[in-house]
Amino acid sequence: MTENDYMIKDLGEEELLELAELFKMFADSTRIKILYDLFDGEKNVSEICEDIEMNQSAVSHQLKALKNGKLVKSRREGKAIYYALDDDHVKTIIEMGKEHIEE
Amino acid sequence: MTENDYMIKDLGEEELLELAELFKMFADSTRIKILYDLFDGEKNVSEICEDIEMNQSAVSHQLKALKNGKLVKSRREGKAIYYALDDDHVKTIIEMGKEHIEE
DNA sequence: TGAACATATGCTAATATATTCATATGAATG
DNA sequence: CATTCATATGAATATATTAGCATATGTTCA
Repeated sequence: MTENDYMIKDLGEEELLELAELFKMFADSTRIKILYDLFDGEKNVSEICEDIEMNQSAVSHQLKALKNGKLVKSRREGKAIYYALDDDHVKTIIEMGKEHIEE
Repeated sequence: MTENDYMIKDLGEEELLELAELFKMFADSTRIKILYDLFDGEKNVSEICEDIEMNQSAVSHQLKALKNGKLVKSRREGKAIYYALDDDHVKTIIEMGKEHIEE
């Protein structure tokens, strides 16, 4: 075996499906723009819409998906709802992806 | 800003789309099973089919996608074609995903 | 309480994706 | 060189996903 030989062979069928579900969250350009936008920190829905130039409904739908996937969390403040990344791994995963495409 | 405050704000629209494309590769259970199967090292198509219990055509189609995405490479040996991971990041990315779901 | 604002949600049409089947290609071997 | 084995591919179908519209919900404030 070579240099990079750590193994993760302890994954069962179920975990593999869960992994695929997780990566689906990053696999859509709207969602990845939202995640990327939230790298700056917490933002409300309107701000996100402006930043990524998508309409409110599409953004809300995708935020819901991201929340189900536990990648973002939200809190209400008056009329607005603020979203933020819910996991440090989000940044790490995107960073790894970025390294891959930059080669 | 908090502890984990590295930034990757140098991503343009095009790179974000590329990132989404990359993560799509991991976002399907057949493909992630194939990638995972290849953690052991090089395997031919028949072996992969047996391991993941999918028919040859489905596997070939997905191998093609993975090859387009530069995640696997292939070489012919007689009648068989052997596939292997083409990038160390593949393991790293899956490892990060695994850490996420294990919390 | 009702108007205005921010966000969420159900439904639908458009689009994308995965699987299967049938068949093609390409290599080995008698 | 005809057959068999391994893999790839095109087409059709089934399924999933997305965006947009219309509207619902929840909040503030006059």
